[in-house]
Amino acid sequence: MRYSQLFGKTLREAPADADTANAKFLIQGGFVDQEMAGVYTWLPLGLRTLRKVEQIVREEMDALGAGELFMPSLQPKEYWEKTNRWEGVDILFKLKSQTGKDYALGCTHEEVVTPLARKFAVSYKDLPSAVYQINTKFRDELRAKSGVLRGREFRMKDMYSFHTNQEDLSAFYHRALEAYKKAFARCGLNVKVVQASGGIFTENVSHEFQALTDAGEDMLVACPQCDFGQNSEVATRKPGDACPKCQGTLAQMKGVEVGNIFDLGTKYSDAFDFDFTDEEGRKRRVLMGCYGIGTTRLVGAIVETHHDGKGVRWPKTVAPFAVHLVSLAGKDGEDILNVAEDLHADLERSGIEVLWDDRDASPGRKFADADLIGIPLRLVVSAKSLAEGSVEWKERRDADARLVPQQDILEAVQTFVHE
RNA sequence: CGGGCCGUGGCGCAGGUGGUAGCGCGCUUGGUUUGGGACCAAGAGGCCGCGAGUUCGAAUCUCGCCGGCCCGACCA
Repeated sequence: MRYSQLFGKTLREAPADADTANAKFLIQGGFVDQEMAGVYTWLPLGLRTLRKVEQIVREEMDALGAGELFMPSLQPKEYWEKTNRWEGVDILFKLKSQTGKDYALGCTHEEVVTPLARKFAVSYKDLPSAVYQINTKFRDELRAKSGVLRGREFRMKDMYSFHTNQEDLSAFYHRALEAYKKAFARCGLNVKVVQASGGIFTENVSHEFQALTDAGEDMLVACPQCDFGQNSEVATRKPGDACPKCQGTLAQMKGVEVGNIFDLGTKYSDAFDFDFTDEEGRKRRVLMGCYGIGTTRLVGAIVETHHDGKGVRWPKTVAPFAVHLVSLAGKDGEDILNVAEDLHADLERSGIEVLWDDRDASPGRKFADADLIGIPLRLVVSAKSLAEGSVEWKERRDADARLVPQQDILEAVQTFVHE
């Protein structure tokens, strides 16, 4: 795609009040635009990355055998009263129709999915089962903060599983935990899996997936040498204690919670009288688990952990484009433009996502924007490279560039993209 | 929600002892440029967050409200 056709643009200066890397670079780079506190528009560039992140999450959920569906955000008050969360949950947005009927804007979907599953999972033959969706959530946070890390409206993948017994639920819970680790790893994120409290969801223990970064708001007691960690809220160990799993010494760390999984037990199936008929024809209560990943927050966490002073450094798996093609055409640069146009067409024909900066702008500006946007591979076509019969190759993670012969460039890019 | 800082063209800012607006970036047009945010010239663009009040006169002073950011509390 040509940069000149991309809706949105980079800003010379970052917003003055952006104090986290994700707020600064996502806004400055033209990935998102802030509408109000905690509410953002995802511009075409940002949406491309968001979709890649969500596709990775989707693939991992599909691999678990969960079915994707799409539930409403507009939810009836009656469901929330059944779980005592209409009055009990402060972050729930409530609104009234013109006829005076009350609705909730979904901050989570147990209240919708439980009565839904009750209609279809009536027999032990229907269980276990799991469903998930990627949907917008609304939460009336007292304070939105840190760019897209804590919003009032945000995207989230939420999965719900239904089981006939605890062993089955626990087995699925641990499969989900592994799937989560895999999804985060594919997004280029190192996460620590820590024990946490159940919050408004459950009294049972739960696990959080924490991306370590100072922009995070969660305090952890964790081991720098192995995967042991606890959320400080429920920690039984202190910084300085010996790690129970290895020789390490526990330290205090900050993290962003990018995922959270809960063993819900019968909390919601009790509220909705969700029973199944077992092999002997008896009614028994269904056990549930729920599993969340904040996908917009996940994009923010990736920026927090993948940037330098100049901008973002997207992992290949989630970059909005694979290649940032820069043409430095100058005044008499017809031949340069032609080469760039051909290369652009060749790359697109090969299924490689390429952003071609075709603007009549100075080299410095194009390079600065390329660094800011953070696409993993930058290719430059210029008088200099053309004189060598080459294209300049520079990876965002590297300081130096090199030349690749023109006839080899397509294959080199394909190798780079798929490695 | 408590505390702090702040609202002036799209973005970043100055002006503040009252006399109804200015700079940089960006944008438009013309020309010169082209390897790390080029230069010259000419332009467009603002109910100075909103509302009351004081005053002959308010971006500027007073009060109220709204909005944004940060700390705290709260929170998946």
